[in-house]
Amino acid sequence: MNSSKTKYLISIVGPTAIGKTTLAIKLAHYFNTEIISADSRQFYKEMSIGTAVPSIEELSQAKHHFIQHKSITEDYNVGAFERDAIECLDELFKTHDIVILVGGSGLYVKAVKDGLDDFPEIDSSIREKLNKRLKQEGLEVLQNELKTLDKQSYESIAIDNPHRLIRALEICIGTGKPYSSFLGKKKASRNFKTISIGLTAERDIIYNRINQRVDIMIEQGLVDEVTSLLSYRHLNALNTVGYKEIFKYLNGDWTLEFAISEIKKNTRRFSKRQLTWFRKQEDILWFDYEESFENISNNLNI
RNA sequence: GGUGCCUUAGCUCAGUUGGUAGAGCAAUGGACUGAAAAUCCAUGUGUCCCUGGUUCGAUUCCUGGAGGCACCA
Repeated sequence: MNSSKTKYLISIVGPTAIGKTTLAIKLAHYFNTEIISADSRQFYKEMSIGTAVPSIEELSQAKHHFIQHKSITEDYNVGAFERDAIECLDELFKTHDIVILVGGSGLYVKAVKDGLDDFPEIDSSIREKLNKRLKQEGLEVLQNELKTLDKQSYESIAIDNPHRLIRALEICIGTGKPYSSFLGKKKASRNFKTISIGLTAERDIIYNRINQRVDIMIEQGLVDEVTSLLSYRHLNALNTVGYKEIFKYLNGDWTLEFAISEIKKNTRRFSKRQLTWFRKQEDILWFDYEESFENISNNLNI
C-alpha cells in the first residue's frame, strides 16, 4: 500500500555557502526523512575543512548518505554515483515517501533526477594515453582523430575543451563505437517525482558569505588538513578549490595571504558557474536565502 | 611655501605627432552526459580629475584650480 503512493525527491540546489545544508536538515526533520548528498567533493573522507562538509552536530540531526563514504584514492565518478544514489533511494522509498537531495554539483544532481545514458566502463589506461598524447601531439591531432572516429561528436561537442574531447575519444577507442551513439538512448524512468528548490541571494551577499567561509576554514586548520594530504596532491579529488591553492603555498610558490585570496576568488567563480548551471533549469522554485522555513515548506505542494 | 612628476576601465598602467581610447589582472555572460569545487568559450564596462582658452574639433596643447607622490626649504 505504501509503495503505490507517489514518492517525492526534494532537491535543494544553489551556489556554495548559501545555506543548503541547513535547509536540508530542517526539511529532513520536518518530513522525518533522510538526506542524499550530491556534492562531488564531500564524498571523500580525507577532506573535511576545505569541502565544508556538514559538522558532526549537523550529521547527528539527520541521516546523511554519500558524505565521506569514499577515499580520495578511489576512482569515483558521476556514473557510479548515479547507480549508488538510485539504489539508496529505492531502499529509502520503501520506508519513506519523501527523501531530500542536497548538493551543489549540478551534474550529479541531474544524474539522480533525470539519469544519464549508460556507458561501458573504459579502462583508465586509455585516458592516460590520450592525456599523454594531448601533451605531446597537441589538441588539433586529437580533434582530427575524433573527426575520423565520430564526426557527429566532432561537430557537436566543445572540441576546444580537452576534457570533453578526451572523454569522447576514450569512448570511441574503448568501445569501438562512436561516443554519439550512446547518447539519448535512455530516457530514465524514475519512480519518484522531483521537486527542486533553489536558494539564492544578491551576488554581493553570496560573495561575502564565501569570503567569510574561507576565513573560517583557515581558522579551523585548512592548512594542516592540506599539509596532511600533500603526498596525494596529484589525485583528481584534490584538484579542488581550497586545496590546490594551499599546495602552492606549501610548495613555496605563493604566500599564504595570496593563496587565501585565490581560494576566495576561485570559490566566487565556482559559485558563478553553479548559478549558470542552475539558472537554466526551468523547474526550480527559487527562494531567497533568508526566506522563512514556513514559506518554503508551504510552497512545496506535497 | 618652492620645484618637479603624476591624475585614463573596478585595480595597475599603455596610448592618442589634436579626429572621444586599449593591455594585463579583476569582473560579467555562457557551455558542459563518468575529471564537474573539473574543464572550456565569449565579452571592454570609460565625464580620459575640474575649469577656462586656442582650434572645425581637446583626453592630448596652453591658463588657472583640486588631489597625490618626491625632493628642496
